[in-house]
Amino acid sequence: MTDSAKPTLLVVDGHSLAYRAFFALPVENFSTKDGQHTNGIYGFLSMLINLIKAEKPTHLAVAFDTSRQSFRTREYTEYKANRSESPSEFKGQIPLLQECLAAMSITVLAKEDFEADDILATLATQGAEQGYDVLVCSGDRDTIQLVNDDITLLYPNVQGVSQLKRYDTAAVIERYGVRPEQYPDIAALVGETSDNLPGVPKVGEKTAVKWITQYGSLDDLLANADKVTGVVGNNLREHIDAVRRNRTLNRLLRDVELPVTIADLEVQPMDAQGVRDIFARLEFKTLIPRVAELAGIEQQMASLSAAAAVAAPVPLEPSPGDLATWLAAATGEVGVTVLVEGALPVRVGFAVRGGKGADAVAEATWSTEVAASIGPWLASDAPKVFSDAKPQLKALRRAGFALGGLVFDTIVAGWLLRPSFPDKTLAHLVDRCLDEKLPEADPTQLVPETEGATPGQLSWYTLRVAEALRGELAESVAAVLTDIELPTLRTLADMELAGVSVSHAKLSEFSAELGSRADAIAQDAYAAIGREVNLGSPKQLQEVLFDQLDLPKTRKTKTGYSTDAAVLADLQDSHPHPFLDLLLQHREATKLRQIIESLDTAIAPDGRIRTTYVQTGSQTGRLSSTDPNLQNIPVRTDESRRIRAAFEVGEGYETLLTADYSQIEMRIMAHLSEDPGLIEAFNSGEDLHRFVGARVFGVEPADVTAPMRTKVKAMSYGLVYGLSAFGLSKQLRIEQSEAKQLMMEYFHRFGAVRDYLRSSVEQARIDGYTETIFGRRRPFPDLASPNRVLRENAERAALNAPIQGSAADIMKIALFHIHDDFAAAQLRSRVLMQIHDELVVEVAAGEWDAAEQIVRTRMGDAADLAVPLDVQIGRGRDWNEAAH
DNA sequence: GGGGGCACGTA
DNA sequence: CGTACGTGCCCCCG
Repeated sequence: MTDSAKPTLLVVDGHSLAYRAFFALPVENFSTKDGQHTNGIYGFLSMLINLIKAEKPTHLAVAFDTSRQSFRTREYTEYKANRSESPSEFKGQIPLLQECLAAMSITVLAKEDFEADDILATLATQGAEQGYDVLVCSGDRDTIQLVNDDITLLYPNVQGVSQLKRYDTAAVIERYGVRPEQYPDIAALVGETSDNLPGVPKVGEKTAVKWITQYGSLDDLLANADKVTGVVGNNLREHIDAVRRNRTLNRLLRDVELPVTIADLEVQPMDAQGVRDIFARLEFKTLIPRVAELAGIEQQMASLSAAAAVAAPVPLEPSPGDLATWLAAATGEVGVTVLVEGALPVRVGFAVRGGKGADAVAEATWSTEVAASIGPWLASDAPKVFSDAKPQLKALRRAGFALGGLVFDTIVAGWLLRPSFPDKTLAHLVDRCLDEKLPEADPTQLVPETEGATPGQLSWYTLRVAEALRGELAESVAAVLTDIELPTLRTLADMELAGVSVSHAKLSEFSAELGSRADAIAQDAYAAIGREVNLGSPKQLQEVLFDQLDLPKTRKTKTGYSTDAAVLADLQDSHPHPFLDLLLQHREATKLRQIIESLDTAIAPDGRIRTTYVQTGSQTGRLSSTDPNLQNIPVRTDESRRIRAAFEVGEGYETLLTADYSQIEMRIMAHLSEDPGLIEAFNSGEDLHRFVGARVFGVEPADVTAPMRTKVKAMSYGLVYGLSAFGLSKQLRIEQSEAKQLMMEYFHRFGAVRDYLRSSVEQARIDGYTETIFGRRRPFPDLASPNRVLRENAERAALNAPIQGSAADIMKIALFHIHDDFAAAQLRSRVLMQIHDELVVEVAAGEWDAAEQIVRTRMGDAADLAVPLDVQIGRGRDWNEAAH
């Protein structure tokens, strides 16, 4: 901005423009995955970005109405009374829009008892007085009155908000035939239907303009009302009070008291991370680059430069011996970063905090000498802080070094605080916690212009982020980190390193079998419909099923009609056709083959598959497994169990041990709800579903039939997921009324379960989060959403989170205890896999009894619940055999 | 090549 | 219109 140019103030009516966008943009194209509508937000922001780009305002504010009530409705109760309630789908978008604006550092103004346009009028007036070029952007015609030499109105076209028409004084005169300050006179005479303000009958714009031009002003016209001839003259005289009232109400206030001055509205640099966060949440992909471009412009305009980057200390490069001395001298926590390349350490960096300016950073290239020198310190209990320790820990292990004293991991802590947030990097945490930029080499540049942070500097950021995160962690969550997650992390590193032995021979044999079978089935399927189609293409299948075979349309999906297994089974019932069954068989064979192929290619030269457990991959506290996923290996059919049979005990070991918790989620439900019936069920030793069935159907346990057991079993499991009568009826293929009856009976017998489920969701609504037995939290902002779909989805997830999460906590506690006990007992046996409620252990010769004892005890004692934790142990040469 | 949509495997 | 995940394929986009 040069001194000679006038500053530009842009003030925008957020409500009216977002409302127009809401109706202009189809909601189908603007909703997030979980159902949050975003069309109003998107349309508004898109317009605003264009506007800022085109007008380059130096000062900016967006005003909102607070409610439908204002001083105008108090003066005239009919004011805007004809307006239907704005849809809840729209209202729910306003707080999110305001979050976006906050992240963009745009001032949002709203004031109880006033409308947004009054705020605009006040700001515009002040701006003009203070020498600004003022732009008012509003969808309300009343703002025409604000236009003068300094104030220009930007008014949306009928089509929507993408096109704004520019009204300066000349344009107003051209369009309405009067000067801007006279426009409210016209509006008062004509009336404003949208505000429920009737005007003078038979008087339209033309007559009103003629009168005002003739008499000069509304006051003069009304003073001379008796001189106006004709029917309209009579009408004017009869409606003179209405006209006066209209004129009072359509006058915008220019002296609303506001908490800001115009100078405060100066455009500020955006909170880039905040913008990315909220835009990612709203799934705005194309808007991000547009805003980024804008942010560049903004920075040029903003007089305030961005906060000066805090320079990381210059790393020392001590000799191996000096480095060990340097580390030994550290009194507090040390930030540690192991740079890993090719799965091995290549460089290490350390940081310590020493108060003002006394922070220090040291690093070294990994070598035998360096390793030998610092190895004892790494293995010691000296407290160490990492960012994403697991891969670094694994690299150290591969190099033959142990790591002790892991007291904090910023990535894990960040996830515990915000489990839903997908971006889990140190750079993100530096931005969010420290409001600084982590120096990053530009990956698109062959020779990077900007230097990335060195390992020592990364450690320094890590240490500072850890300090900030500690301040945010609730006590219970900090305990989850220290007492559950970090020990689990150490255990997972060993499990990943160990891998699991898988027989290539068994897999490839099975794969070949399935391949030829799939081909044969495909040929039969083509014969059944008289042509070849791609059986893997839902699109082509739809043509076959609904056009060629003319079968009834099924459940709708986004892109057409579903062809999933449940739908095909239904179709086969109602309209049998050989193609349907062949398709299902083909799916089954190809699916199994895919799984086998991906496992086979994952087998390392030593015959083992090594997955990666993602510790921060779920919202509930569970682990996930990836590359390959070993937590979804088929088990349900006899055939699929052949895949599990390929998971074998490895060389040098004797047998596999499987251990699983039976009905752990229902046990947690019994514990949390304190339901006496359910607790008795688990203490009785009776089969759970038989016991529950006996209660629900009022029979002896021995008389519970198979269908009865199936029903209560589905009901029990469904409870944990927030099942509805609709869902239950669909799953059991029974009438909804019967499902309802079943639920009523169930809750009648197990009332505390219902009470618990209800109260836990209500508590979560109050707290804003759920908590597991061990204090792990999961935030649920959507429990307060006005969007019903969103809210109800959140309710079901909130109902499930403490149960699934507590089960995850319990398994993690058991897991690391088993791991540590094995080590303490100097067993070679080791845990290989965790599948949520099951562990697979590789047992060395002669260690079965000791290993089984440890597993049984640690799993059984992992939590002290109102019911026992039942553990089933299996033994075999392969995973399938061990499951029996 | 990336990403959405579908389908489907597990707990 | 039950929770929590990851993966492979098709298909459309650029």
